[in-house]
Amino acid sequence: MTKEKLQHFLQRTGFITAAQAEEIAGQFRPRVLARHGMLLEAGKVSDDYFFLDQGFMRAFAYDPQGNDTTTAFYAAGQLVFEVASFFNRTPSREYIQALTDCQGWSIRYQELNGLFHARPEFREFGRAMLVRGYAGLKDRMLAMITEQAAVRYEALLRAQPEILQHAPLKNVASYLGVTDSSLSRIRKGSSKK
Amino acid sequence: MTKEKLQHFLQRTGFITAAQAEEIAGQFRPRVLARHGMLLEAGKVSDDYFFLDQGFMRAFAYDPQGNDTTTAFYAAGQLVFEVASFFNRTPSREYIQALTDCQGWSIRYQELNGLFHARPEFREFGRAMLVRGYAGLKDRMLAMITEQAAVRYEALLRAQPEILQHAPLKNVASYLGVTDSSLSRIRKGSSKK
DNA sequence: GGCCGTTCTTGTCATTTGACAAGCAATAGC
DNA sequence: GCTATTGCTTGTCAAATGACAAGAACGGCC
Repeated sequence: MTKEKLQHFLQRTGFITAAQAEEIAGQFRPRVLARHGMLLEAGKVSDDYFFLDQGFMRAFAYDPQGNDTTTAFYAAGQLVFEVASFFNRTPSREYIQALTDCQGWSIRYQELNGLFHARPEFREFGRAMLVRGYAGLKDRMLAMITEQAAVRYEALLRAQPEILQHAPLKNVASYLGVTDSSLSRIRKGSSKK
Repeated sequence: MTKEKLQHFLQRTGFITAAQAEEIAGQFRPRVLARHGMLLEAGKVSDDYFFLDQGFMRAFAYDPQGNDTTTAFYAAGQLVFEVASFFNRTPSREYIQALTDCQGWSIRYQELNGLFHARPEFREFGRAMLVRGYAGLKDRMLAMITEQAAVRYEALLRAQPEILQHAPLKNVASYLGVTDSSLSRIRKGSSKK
């Protein structure tokens, strides 16, 4: 695994040049996760700012009734971390799990902060990542409030079909905010078209 | 209106001393909004990083069906801004509206960036605000997926009863992700207890 | 090959919620 | 003071979704 994808990802936001990207990427260390392995577990403080190079992951939490609820999916080429635990140094309430064998590049909180301090351009990148995640979540929230489950499913199918290829449907169901039975019926209805 | 609340707010995160808070607060300008006035309108680029000193506000968006959907409420003592539009300098999809007469302190994007650049402690504050908003939204999303509307309503009643005193119920309803009729029924059921 | 656990689908029934319309109360504007 | 608007509640009916259980499909493992 080379750092090519990571460097490319750093540059793509526009704040970071190729030379800078190479230096910044130099601070990241490889990290491998077997299928079903955990990048983060509830109760622990997240210490990985993780760029997923290959594989597929999800984040989930247990609600008060003990249901496993998927909160996010991550495809290769995305940043994976739990905002609140990582930046506030507080115990996580979420798990982050490899759905397939995964490899990527990781940096610790201390090191990330050092980079933020030393490199204004990387700081801008960091803020852009926060904003991107925040804005994406707002979109999802709005859809959750205003769209029916069937519409949300079809939007997901269009926007991120790879999720359906890697994640079990019950995880997709909790991500969409419905039961696995309902999702099954939604799929049945939508395949008729 | 004095800058006392603003200074106190800046300090409360722990990154900023009293002396620094006074200097930073010096960069903010007063801003007044009459009831129903707009701090931000869809289509415009947000240029207010706004601390609400007195009053009550809400953010909302129109969904594809044209429904007015409340995405957030803001009580006095909170920061009010639309993340994506403000930081990405892109047109907003949301409106931010005064529900009562409001006053507060505002700073523009350029000035904020200048402060971030000049003051590492304020930068930390800024990141903490982003993380707080992001994490809060995640909690809300999880509740939206896993809790019934009646439970969400009662949680809101416990955590932010002031919302019910200032916002019309139809706004609360769309915030909770239900119709105004449903909320009315939920309230009826919940008052029986 | 055969067993077992997991995933997915399907059926049945109850509950929640939405859509729509009507009615009443409060409020603002004339 | 009167009217128009808005906000809130309620009734009725239909649609969406959940809860629960059973069974089919599939893969891993001995």
